Amino acid sequence: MRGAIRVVASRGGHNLKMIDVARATGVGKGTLYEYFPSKNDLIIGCFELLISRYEAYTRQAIKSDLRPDEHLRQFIKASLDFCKAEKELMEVMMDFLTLGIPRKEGEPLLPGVVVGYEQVINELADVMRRGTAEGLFRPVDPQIAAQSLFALLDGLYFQAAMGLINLEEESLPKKLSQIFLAGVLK
Amino acid sequence: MRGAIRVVASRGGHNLKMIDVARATGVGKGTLYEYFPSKNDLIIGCFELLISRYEAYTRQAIKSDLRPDEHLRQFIKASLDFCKAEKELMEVMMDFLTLGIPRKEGEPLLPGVVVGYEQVINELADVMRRGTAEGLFRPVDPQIAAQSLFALLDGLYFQAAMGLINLEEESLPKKLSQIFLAGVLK
Amino acid sequence: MRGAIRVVASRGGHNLKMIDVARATGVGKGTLYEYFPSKNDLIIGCFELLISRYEAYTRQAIKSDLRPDEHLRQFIKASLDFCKAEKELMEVMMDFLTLGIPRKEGEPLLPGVVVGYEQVINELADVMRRGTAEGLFRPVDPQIAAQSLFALLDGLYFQAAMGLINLEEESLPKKLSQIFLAGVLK
Amino acid sequence: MRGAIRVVASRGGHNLKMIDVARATGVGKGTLYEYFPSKNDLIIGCFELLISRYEAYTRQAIKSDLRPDEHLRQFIKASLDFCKAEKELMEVMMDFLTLGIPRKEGEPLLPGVVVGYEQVINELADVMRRGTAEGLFRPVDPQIAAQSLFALLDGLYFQAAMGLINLEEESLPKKLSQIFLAGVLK
DNA sequence: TATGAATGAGCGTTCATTCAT
DNA sequence: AATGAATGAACGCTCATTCAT
Repeated sequence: MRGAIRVVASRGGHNLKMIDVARATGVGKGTLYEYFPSKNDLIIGCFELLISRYEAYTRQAIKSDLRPDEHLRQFIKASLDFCKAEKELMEVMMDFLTLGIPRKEGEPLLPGVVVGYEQVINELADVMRRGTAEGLFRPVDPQIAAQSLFALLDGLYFQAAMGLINLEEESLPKKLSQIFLAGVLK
Repeated sequence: MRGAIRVVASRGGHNLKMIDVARATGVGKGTLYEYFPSKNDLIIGCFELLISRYEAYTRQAIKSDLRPDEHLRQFIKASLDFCKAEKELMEVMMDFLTLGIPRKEGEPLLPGVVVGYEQVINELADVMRRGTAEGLFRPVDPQIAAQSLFALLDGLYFQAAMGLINLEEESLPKKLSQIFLAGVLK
Repeated sequence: MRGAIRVVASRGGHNLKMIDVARATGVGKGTLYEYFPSKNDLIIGCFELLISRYEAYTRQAIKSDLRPDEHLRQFIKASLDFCKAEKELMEVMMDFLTLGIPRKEGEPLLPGVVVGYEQVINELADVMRRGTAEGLFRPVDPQIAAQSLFALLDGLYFQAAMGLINLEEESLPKKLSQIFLAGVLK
Repeated sequence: MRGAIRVVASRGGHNLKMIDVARATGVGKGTLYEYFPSKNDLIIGCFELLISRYEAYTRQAIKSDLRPDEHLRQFIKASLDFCKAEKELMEVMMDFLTLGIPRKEGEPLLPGVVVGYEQVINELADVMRRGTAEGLFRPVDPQIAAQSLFALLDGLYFQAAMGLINLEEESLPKKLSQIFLAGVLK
């Protein structure tokens, strides 16, 4: 899977050829099929690896029972840290996400994407709800706020993939937390 | 191109087949090649159509010389309105964006994506700078703030593509403006 | 299909490669797929060609309302004549027949084989019944007799495919008719 | 080889895969290659098993120095009995036979088929010759008669493979003997 | 100008065979 | 001796592209 991800990273998710994955992994083409019954399954495997690492990383990084605002700060920081820690994985995130979009015709290649998104967003929405309940947050729509935060990070991953921003910049977590928590207005 | 976009919308960017485009457009396969020398050129054409519409729409929708905060509000509203106006186009946005990611090997299929992003972000950064200069905004990093806003909208487009959010919801522009401008904290 | 049959004749039913068929037919590999959605369909098409020719030939060759014994003689003669007329087709008969055998697992590749056999045998059984009813034949089991006659011819086709007998020998129809009608005993 | 034959019986001669044979036999894939240098050799081995059993069975079942007509009756009976005794083997007979057909290009996979047929037919032809010499048989062509008898049985094996006839039916040997020896005509 | 039949390079996948254990 | 993970040649099939009409 590491080999596959390396290929996706260097050539893009379209253009993923089994022979390239085999070469990148240093095994024969047939050997891939010992571990993944098909190309789709390989892609799904890669994506699941990505997801599970992300979840493990953020779960471990965020202490439980934090004050909601601190939870959001740590979530932002953990997400950005994950990009540093798993740079190679993140480079291909966008490629996989596109494969998860449901289409009018045919099943999405990666149904797990939607499910994964829903989970993360739901957890964030709970934090938002706690924040407003505790009187700590303004009365924002918790669902929209949660989706906005995750969207913001997602959009930045994409900009990073395009080379428009450096997610490893030290000051970034703080700046983003400020913008999202306090807004830009005085 | 409308035909091509219809096909991408219904089957996904990978899976775009010339024969499907031809059928969706109601012309012969050979005829496509009269207008686009190759499949890549067709894709590029589609993307440029998307970009030019978006730019035309937002430019026309945002009055000039607005107060910075109002500019941001109108930008958010215009972007979301564009999704309503050109629903079909937006459904395929993510498919095209992924093709614009630069890779370690080979040119990106759609070099225009990066350029387009830079333009929009630069314009937003100018607005941010004006906002802070006028003492209207808190002293946020204007570049990061601009990128964040665009990232937020981008991420929401993606969530919309996955069916996780309805961009046509009436109250959405106002809620997003509030979150981005005033933050979630009290 | 003529090309496919030529290839089967020269290399055997196993060993049928699409590329060989394409070359034998003088067209490109892709062109075959314009006319047959898959290799299986090509094989089915060949077999149906074979069957329809055989049926057309024997039907046309056998006058209706013949005396049962004369009917059998003409059936034997027509079957053997068909081998002369469609030598190329007959060379591959056995290859196709094997594909029609039902297996414990999976559908037979050529379900039509069984159906075709049943039809021919049923018609012959009717002739046998008429023969015994008219007191012309000994009281043989009409079903078994019909199956025997067709089996005899089938077995000879196979021996011909192996080069053990020449089905074009002038005297063969008469000799076979004698053996089947009068037996070998005095 | 029993394992291989079981696989051929259940899936057909095409579709014979070494892995399936290994699993059916309960040994490893590599172990097969300890006993058969290649798949072809395995197939040849199976066929030779089939042939030797058949020869042993018929030879043992037919008493020597029988009257020619009685010899034929016993040959027919022995052949049909063999089908009962070695049902599994007979189910795959047709699959192997097809592999013995000589082709315009390349050697037949099972050259032994032709040789085996010639042997059996020659023995039967001798019987026929004796029958006519002794004035017991009508003056039939002994070669053709021998080939016809074996063809008849062969054709019936095939019909049995297709499920069109039950070779185990008690009365079958007698009915076939009658038809072949006395013909269908009164 | 418009077409779609024809093409063949290229890909995903299979499976006979090998060989280190 | 027995194994099965690894291999890659080879095949079925796809689809971007061409070109005669």
